[in-house]
Amino acid sequence: MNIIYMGTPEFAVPPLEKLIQKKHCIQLVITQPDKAKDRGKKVQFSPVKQKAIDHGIEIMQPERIKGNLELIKKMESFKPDCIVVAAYGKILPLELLAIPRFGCINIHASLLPKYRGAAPIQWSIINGDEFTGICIMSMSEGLDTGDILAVSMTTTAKKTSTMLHEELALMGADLLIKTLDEIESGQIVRTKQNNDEATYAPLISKQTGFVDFHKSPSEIERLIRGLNPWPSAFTEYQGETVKLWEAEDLNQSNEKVPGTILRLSKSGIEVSAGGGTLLIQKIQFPGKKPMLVKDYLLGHTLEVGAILGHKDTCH
RNA sequence: CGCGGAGUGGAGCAGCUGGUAGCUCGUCGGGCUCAUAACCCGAAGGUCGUAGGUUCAAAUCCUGCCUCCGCAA
Repeated sequence: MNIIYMGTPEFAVPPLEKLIQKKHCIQLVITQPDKAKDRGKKVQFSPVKQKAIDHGIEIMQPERIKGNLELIKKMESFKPDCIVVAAYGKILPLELLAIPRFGCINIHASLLPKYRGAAPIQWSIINGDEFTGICIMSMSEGLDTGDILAVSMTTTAKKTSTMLHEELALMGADLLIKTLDEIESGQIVRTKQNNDEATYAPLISKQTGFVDFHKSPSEIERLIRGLNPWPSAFTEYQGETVKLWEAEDLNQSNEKVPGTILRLSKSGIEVSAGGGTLLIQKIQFPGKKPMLVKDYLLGHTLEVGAILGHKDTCH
């Protein structure tokens, strides 16, 4: 098939690779404009752009799409059979959706209609869902409201967002290929979404990661997993930001003030949280790499009785 | 040129008002113990990120470079 591919981050790379591998003709790759800053000053290409370069595929990085006639004309001129969208990062206007004869299809990392929107993987973990998965859908006007063409499921058990991202990206790639075959042969079955069951996965921000120790240990543990690798769950200890990378619910109740450091041991820091006890196992201080509490305590100490998370709650 | 922190034996740190390095843990050997993530004795292991400079002498002062990380995006 002749395909125009739209995507930006790492998640969108495996599907693109798979399309190339399966001899689909990628006529054009559209990705977000290069982001200016990194820590120093470097400009880095998006993962999808890099991949496209490697394969010598034409790239476009429009600042805006809506009302961009030049872009629409250019896309029309390719007469694509299908436009595949994977985490592109912008809402696409109707006139664009109308270009390919088989329409635009989108790879979305949730079991629609649950978690429409920006951060479905993270929220499925944070909210404690047992299952999540991939949906391939036919794009329509609304945000992730199109008919579902294919579904694939997996569990969230013990996985971090990083792990689920990888897994779902690969799963999405395979499912995409299968779906395209079905579309081409006319065997595709379209399923409407039940809008009454729709939920949304809002954008994650830095502040989402600030740990509220009034919440239960298991909720906090999920927050830590769901916000890995970005922005990460964090708290504050004596004025310093401490990122939390691994923790466990000890299933021990206690009445101390939420956030109180109860005990230090080789297995971690025991902290009071929501009436229970959270064992924090891996932490990271500013300028340092993530390290096990066991290692951290070899060269530092923490004050038992100190209360984590003293900081103005932002908005 | 966005701001800032850091690179010291396997791990985490100290030493940085200059005189070739120390702590905790781990590792190896031995001992004690019914037993142990416990305890005791002993040992191995470091060109102090890298290239220059200052100096009688630098991990310690100065400069360039590399790498890692926090903030900000």
